[in-house]
Amino acid sequence: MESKSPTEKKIVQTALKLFNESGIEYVGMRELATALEMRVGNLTYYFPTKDDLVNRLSLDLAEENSKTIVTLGQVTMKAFFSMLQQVFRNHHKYRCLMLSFVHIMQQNPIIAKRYGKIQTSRNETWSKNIQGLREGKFISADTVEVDFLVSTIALIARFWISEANLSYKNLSEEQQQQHYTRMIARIFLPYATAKGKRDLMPLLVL
Amino acid sequence: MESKSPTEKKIVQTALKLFNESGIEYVGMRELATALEMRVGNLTYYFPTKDDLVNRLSLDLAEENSKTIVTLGQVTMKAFFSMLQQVFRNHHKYRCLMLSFVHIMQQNPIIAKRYGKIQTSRNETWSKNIQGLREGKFISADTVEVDFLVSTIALIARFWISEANLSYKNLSEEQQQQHYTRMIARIFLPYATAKGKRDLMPLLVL
DNA sequence: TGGATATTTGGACAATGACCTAATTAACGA
DNA sequence: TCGTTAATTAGGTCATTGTCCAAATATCCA
Repeated sequence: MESKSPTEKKIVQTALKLFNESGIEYVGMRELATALEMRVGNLTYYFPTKDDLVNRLSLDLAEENSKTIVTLGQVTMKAFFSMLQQVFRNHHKYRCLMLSFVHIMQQNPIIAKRYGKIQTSRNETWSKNIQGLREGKFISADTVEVDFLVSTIALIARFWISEANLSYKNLSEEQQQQHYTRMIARIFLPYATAKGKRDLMPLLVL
Repeated sequence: MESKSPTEKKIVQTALKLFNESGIEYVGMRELATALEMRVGNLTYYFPTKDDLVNRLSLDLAEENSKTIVTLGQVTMKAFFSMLQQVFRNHHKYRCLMLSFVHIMQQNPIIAKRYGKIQTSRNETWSKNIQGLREGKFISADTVEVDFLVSTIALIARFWISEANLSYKNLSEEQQQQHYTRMIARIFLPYATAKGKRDLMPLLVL
């Protein structure tokens, strides 16, 4: 009974497409219904409110991120940045959410509550992995420095899409991701050992 | 004739207050009019559209930032960070704008156009000042590293209020600003000379 | 004072998200 | 195959939103 019906899937899929193209706030339920060739009332049959629809998208993103952001067994610089880049790709796939992040959090208490809970555990995972980098002699950093790295990464990861949307609209998606990957790599660089630097260098070339 | 009337000033002032409290999107023209003890139509006499009102606020912020972000004659670490902190205060004063940044840019072409123009010159000013820090032997950084510092500062400056609103809502305004000042100080730290480190240290203590 | 201009009023308008009911169609198990 | 449930349509109402406008009022200068 909890399996998602084809119609439901199609709604979510089309909503994500339109929301990504025009922004969540600028796509009305009527417009979405038209794109789906169905009546508005049918939309509300699956998703009583627009918030419920946004909530679903947010759940989907959270799920994909949960698969991505894991405590790595063998933390290497490469594995770490490959994880980071997958997060970037997830964010791009659900960019409508990232662009309306603050707005959504202010308005949608369900998402806000879930986000608050998840965020602490996410930061712990990042922290563990960065400590893994230290244990693997890729970086050398004390506790305070690890915390700094975590909170800086968190900030960039949350808002890179927003800034790219403001300042680097002309760049391709890949170039944007590269720019912010480089930014994070540069933040790591001063803490990197010789071994760590070797792995960071390829990320830094222009 | 271009001098702002008392009524106009009061509208701007009250709008900023309400927008900051509840968010631009959640304060209607009717609500604003009620708070001002006037009719909605009278609001539109001064500001035909809500966008025009937001645009005015945006102009005011831009003006205050223009006074703040200047090419320093004698760049010291202290002067640089004192400038940064004034920018933070400006952003906090107009935090409703910072929180709806992306939203506004997508919707308000007038603001978007102006912002695009201003941003390049702002980044140049930051760049010059950071180069000044280098010339004053506070830091040691090549061109690429200076560019990295500029773009990282730009990102943090744009979005610190948004992140604080998500993750550090329980902290006071001052504590929030301190957190992000520290973050930027830590980004500078690896490039700081002994002299530079001496000035950064006070910013880093918890 | 009289006439032009500036300001204020109150209501109308279209679009939006949400909600509702009745009727129709599709799907599926007994 | 019949009956029940799920899905969909069609139509409408409702409150709220930003916007717009014509008429009324206030202000000020010649």
